[in-house]
Amino acid sequence: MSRTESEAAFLARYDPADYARPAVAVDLMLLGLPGGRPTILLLQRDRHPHAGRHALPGGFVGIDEALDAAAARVLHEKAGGARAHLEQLYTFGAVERDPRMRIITVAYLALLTEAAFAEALARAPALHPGTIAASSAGEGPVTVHAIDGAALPLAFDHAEIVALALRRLRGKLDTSAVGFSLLPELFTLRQLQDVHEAILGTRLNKPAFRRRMLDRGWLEPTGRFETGTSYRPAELYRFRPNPSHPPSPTLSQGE
Amino acid sequence: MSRTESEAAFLARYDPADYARPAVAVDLMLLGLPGGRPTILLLQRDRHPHAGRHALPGGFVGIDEALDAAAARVLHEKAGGARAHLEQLYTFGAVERDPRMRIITVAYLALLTEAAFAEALARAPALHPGTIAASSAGEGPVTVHAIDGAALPLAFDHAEIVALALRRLRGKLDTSAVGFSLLPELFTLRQLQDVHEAILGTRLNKPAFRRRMLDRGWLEPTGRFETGTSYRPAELYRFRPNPSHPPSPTLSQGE
DNA sequence: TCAATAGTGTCTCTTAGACACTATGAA
DNA sequence: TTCATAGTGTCTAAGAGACACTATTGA
Repeated sequence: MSRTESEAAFLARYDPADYARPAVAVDLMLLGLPGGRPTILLLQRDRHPHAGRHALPGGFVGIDEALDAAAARVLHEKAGGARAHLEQLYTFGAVERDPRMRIITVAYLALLTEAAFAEALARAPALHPGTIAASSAGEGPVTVHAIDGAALPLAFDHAEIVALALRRLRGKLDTSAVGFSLLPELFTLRQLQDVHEAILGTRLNKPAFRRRMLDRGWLEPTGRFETGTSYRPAELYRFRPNPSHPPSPTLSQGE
Repeated sequence: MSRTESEAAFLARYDPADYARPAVAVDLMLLGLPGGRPTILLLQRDRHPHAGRHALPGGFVGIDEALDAAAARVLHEKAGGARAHLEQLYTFGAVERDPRMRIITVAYLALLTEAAFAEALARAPALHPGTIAASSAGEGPVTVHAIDGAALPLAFDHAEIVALALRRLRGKLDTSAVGFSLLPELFTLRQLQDVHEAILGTRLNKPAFRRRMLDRGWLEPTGRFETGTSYRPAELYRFRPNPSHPPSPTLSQGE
């Protein structure tokens, strides 16, 4: 082909409508730790495929909308604009994953602080919280339960998405700064340890955890302390991104 | 909506053609270590967007084709059927990443043994090898060079894909079994260390590396030895997946 | 014998886990 | 004073890096 052909002529000949295209969606796993238990926010389906089952909130990607922007929009629409750390997880593209039509979905993990989690629940009453049974093994299928203990069967391949999200989060928890996305601006070292323990499903050694976190250089002591405790108040820290590690902004590349 | 409505009636009303859809493609980063240098296989574009630049081999995802199947097909079509370990990396969905039209691309990493790399080069003459300048820092933009040292500018956002792939590979090299995908069936511990050093861009401590690898329980000594060396021949090992860790099959979930 | 690399023994240093200890605020 | 938790000092165990040593092959 001649490289002198005009771009307009080229575009005219390049016909994107020649082939049927899959639909592209984003699905969000909205994760918080209310009461120290990993909990996700689900919508109960009232429509045909998997009616009655619970599904991750999602939506189709607009033709002029970036993937990350679609994830942010779905977060806004389905969770009442709650602030969250969004991070792309994995793209699920099995042919029959949705019986209606071919839908490729890009799964995102959205981490909510306790306040944001409560706010999302308040503003979007359709969202049902489901606690993740943290099988300590870390492998195998994940099961989700309602507050009353009833099992919440998930629609489509969403159990797979939840399992992958939890594995990924566990894997990068100690080497990245994602853990701070689940905490408020000011927090104590015990709260940080609680976050790690809730996600990993294990107990951690206190002195070792404190040493590791403080040696990372990510924690800025504020000189302020908890209030309202009936025991010795703990010092409040702030997360300060380290120049050597990425600052874990919203919409960072998932890795 | 009534849950007694028939599925056929539901599907008829659900019109997937209501909205314009992005095209979905897969792009493959074919990586090998010829001569101990991380090298990828690229196609030089002769067409309009970024003509003259080099691009990752890719192709559109068929309407009845799973994502992983599309990646395997592109591997077969563009690399002459070379065997490779395929692993999904990340999905790139910026709106203007391709000026022709909206294309969302799912990036895959394909790891080739030295033999598979040579075979791909032989069977697909259009593929140009490009060595990745392993900036020891690990961050920052990646540059790719031809064998003669000339810079190979990449098309689209492919430099971003290459950088992400290398970061991911480095991150999971020591905790997963991906490294074995770059080695033949039988290999020496030195060859395994060479793979790790090439990918990480650093030198590793020999006794510590041997201890770590042997303690993993992934290496099965064969009792056989190298031949043709002019020095003491090294023992040949075989990779044996550990039941506690996933066996790293082709098309495993990227994480 | 020498050259070159395989493979190992051992020392040190760093870091995690364990555990007990001191510190501090409220009832 | 007691209680509950914050925060620390120290011992031990495990693992990595450093370095030197022995082992084995071909020339």
